[in-house]
Amino acid sequence: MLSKKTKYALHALTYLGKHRENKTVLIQDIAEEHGISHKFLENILLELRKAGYLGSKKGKGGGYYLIKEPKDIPLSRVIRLLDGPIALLPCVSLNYYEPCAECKNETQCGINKVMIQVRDETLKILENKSLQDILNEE
Amino acid sequence: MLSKKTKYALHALTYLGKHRENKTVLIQDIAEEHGISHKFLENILLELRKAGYLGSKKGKGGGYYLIKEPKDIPLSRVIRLLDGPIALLPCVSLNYYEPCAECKNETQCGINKVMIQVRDETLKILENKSLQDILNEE
DNA sequence: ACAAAGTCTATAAAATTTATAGGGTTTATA
DNA sequence: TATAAACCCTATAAATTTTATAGACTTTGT
Repeated sequence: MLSKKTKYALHALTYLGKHRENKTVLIQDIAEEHGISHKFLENILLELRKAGYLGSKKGKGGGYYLIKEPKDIPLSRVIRLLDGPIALLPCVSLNYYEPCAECKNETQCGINKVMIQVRDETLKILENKSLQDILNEE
Repeated sequence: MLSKKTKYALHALTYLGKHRENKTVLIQDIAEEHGISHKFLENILLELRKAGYLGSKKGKGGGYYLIKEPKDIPLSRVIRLLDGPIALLPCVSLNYYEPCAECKNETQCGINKVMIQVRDETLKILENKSLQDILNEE
């Protein structure tokens, strides 16, 4: 399951995607719309901005706005950013690799081999679904 | 990512799958082989037995053994048993459904719709990989 | 000048996962 | 039939991660 952080990030991105004609959107507006804590959401939007998905404007009249095309924001990226690995095991993660202590020899481990296959197939799914797909459904 | 519980369950199932000629296998043997805490593994094997994957024999000379064919133990089942939902959001889970508080109307939520698609495609992968596939790789 | 709004870091609270503890029950066998 | 081996079961503790909050700081429009 996704963490609330990632789930909220998706709601925020969706909200921003639906309000692209506005110059900026307030954190508060997104928070109220979904009943999310303002402060919690603040941290999430900050991460999305640092990762290059959002722009922001400080001061009165400021707020956030999308700076990438929705089609260029795949689920895989959002999940990796906020939740970490997509792989089911550390030993098969492309971006967050760590060896598994209980596995003496990774190259001879059937679990490892199968999980690499699962990772690759899962990745296909999550790389092919983007914010645009979400927006298309609303 | 899978919890250690699920990861250890997969190692235990693999071990048992590789020792089907033995009448029984000791918890201790599996624990030692993978450097897992005996007591932690005990609870996991208990769950696998209650779920119908393993049989056990008490008392001296006892232990665990597989009672299902490896091909009939899909990853999806093991994950659901020990980790819970495969779906990325509670609102799209088939087995552990719960509404998402921040979503006013599920039927109009694009995130919900897309996540249903992701769930169905992910499920295909995990239902088609079984313990047999792991054993085939060792 | 003032108020609105994002920035940033630290910390607290809550929840979940991981691990341990210990007595109970069953069974083979000497 | 006593004993030791091995699984059964529930409770609790420890560790980790997630979720939430706090508060001081900076920027900007009016």
